[in-house]
Amino acid sequence: MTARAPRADALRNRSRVLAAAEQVFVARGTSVSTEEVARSAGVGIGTVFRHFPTKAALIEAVFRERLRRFGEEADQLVASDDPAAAIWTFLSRVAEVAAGKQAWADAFTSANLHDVLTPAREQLPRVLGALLARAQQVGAIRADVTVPELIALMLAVARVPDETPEGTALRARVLAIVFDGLRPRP
Amino acid sequence: MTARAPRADALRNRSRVLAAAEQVFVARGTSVSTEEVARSAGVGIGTVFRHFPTKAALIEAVFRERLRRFGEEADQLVASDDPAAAIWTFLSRVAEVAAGKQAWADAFTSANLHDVLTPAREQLPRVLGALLARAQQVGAIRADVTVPELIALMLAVARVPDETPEGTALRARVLAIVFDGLRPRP
Amino acid sequence: MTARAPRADALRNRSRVLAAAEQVFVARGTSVSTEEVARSAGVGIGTVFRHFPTKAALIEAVFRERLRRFGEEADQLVASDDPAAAIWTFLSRVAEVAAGKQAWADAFTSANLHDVLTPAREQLPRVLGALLARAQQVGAIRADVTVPELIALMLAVARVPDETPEGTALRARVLAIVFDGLRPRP
Amino acid sequence: MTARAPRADALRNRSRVLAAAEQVFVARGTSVSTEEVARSAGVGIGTVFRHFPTKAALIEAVFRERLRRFGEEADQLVASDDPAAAIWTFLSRVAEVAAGKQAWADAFTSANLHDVLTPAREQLPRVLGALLARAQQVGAIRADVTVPELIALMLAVARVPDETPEGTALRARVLAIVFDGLRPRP
DNA sequence: GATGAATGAGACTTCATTCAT
DNA sequence: TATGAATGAAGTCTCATTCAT
Repeated sequence: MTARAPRADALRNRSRVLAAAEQVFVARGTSVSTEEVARSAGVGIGTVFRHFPTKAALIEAVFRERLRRFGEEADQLVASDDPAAAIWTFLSRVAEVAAGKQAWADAFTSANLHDVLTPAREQLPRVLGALLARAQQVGAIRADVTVPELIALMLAVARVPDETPEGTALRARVLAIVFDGLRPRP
Repeated sequence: MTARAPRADALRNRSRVLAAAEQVFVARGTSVSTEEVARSAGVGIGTVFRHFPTKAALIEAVFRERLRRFGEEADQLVASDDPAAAIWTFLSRVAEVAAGKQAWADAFTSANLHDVLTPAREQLPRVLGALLARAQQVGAIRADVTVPELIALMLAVARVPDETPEGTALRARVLAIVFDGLRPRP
Repeated sequence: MTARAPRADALRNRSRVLAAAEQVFVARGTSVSTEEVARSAGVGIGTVFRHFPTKAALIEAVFRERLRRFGEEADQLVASDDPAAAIWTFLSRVAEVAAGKQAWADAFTSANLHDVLTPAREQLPRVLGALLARAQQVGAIRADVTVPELIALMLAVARVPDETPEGTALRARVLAIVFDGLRPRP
Repeated sequence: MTARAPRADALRNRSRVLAAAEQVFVARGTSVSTEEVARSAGVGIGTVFRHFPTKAALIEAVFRERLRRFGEEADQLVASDDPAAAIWTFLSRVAEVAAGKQAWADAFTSANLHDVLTPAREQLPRVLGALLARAQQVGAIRADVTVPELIALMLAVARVPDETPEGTALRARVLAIVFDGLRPRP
């Protein structure tokens, strides 16, 4: 009567589903069936739909969660006393996490998912905005660059497939070009 | 000895289907049903499948055709006596055509479509290679840049949605950043 | 510790589908649509495909089930102390059940179904083999007859349509001829 | 004005289609597409439908033609002065031609084709009747056997697959059993 | 008369979602 | 609350048949 055991169970299941969904979506795209997500989470499909009323809601939750974690990383970096290093680190980090993952770029651009993800997508500008402002203050990035450009450019790097060694090297080169383009011309 | 009459009709229908498919795929993604492509082309669904035996074949044909047209544009630009302008023009042109079209970026990166489009995708490197080489000879682009980077960066710009005036402006700014990153540092 | 409730419903539906499919296939051939099988079973088409992932799997299940029941009958007859009567009874029984049912002969001979049914078809030789061996020991059937001949001959009899009284009589006469051919010549 | 050249062409095409259809149907069943029959005949699909207004009509024509040829063979055998040999020869001949050919047994028994082939099927009893009567007169076949039994038994033998050497041997054994069953008991 | 492109009904199969247990 | 069986709309593809050339 005191504690509420079932609530704990439910929360754990929700986390499991979210984790399984992220892994599966990222590896094979958001078109994998909900059934497969459930199987991979070790729960029944009914449980998935209990926690996320539609597949779209599940997809949104997955990416919102990922963005939340990016937000946490950004918050820590904002406190850094080297704003230039902070933004390069963050952009590299995003590129690294998203590298070669279809689902990430899909999430931001797929026509089908566009409306679904609009709310989740709005988080990224907030965290990036702070990092960008500080980097521009110290002259690490051109003054005329805005957050949307950063997002577009990160997605570019994220799309470079890096399953092979050449892929990893290519991603590094693309990142370098983008960073160079972002720096003020001397 | 002259020509066969019925062929004309078939060719016209094939073109219609291809045009309708490009429009529909580009506007709403390659996941729209073949039925809808047929309806939009004003033909029966059987006609679509007669010309393209599977949906994958239709998708490939759409993008192969687009790349063929890019190839033609590139061929004309290669003959230009201003290699720097030529490559900027080509990259801008690709960005402009593909801008905001989900299907374009999908076509190059979607996990599902990857195998389907491999043959079509191989055309782009060829035409870009020539433009890049000439641009590097005259020092318009860094010597260490290779074709894969160019493709990755073009896709970035292509993904910037530009249905609004702000979108168009954003795309221009992203393009400028990328071009700056590609130029040799002074 | 007891049993799971939902299983009961599923099992009942599986049986319903199987029964409906046997009836429909036997009456009108295995080319009737899965949709019709579902309708005749009183379930949705999705339910049919949940229990039998392909139409081929459904067909195989139908005939495997039938053969299983034949196997049970044969097992009881093998224990009989009159091996001659046992095999005549069994062959008559098979002829009777399969009589006039297109699906039965199709199942054993159709080119399309051949591979699908290979596993199910392997059951029949086993049960027939025992009956035949005992019948041969007591001299009821020629020593040189083997199981494949029996199967071929049963299919012949099975094909005699017997929806009319004349059909039933014809089947009896064909059966008599075959039995005579199987007996040792005096 | 005298001869009618186009008629000759048409007749030749009709024969081609018929021959191709027999080969294809017999080898792979009557479910092969009309398109494939046309391709195998070296004509357009329109030509097939000009000569045979429906697929069912084509199927019927194929089997009617085959039965006509059987009829010719039977007519020659009826004139033989050894009626016993005549009927064994004819039955063996039918078994040999039809052996292992799905289409043949299908043609006589498939639910779908039943109505279509009724007219063609009526030819066989006529030719068999004469052979049987003479064989019975000389005591080669039991007096109580009728044509329907013969047809049913021939179909049995026809179904024995004989693509392998064992198949051929099996067919011979089944034929021997049937012949024995047809002979008067001593 | 011959051709083969066009048509659309219909087949099989998948999957998001609902609901009885 | 969790489960997974049931559902049926929708998608891809086939094929008999029609008809313009």
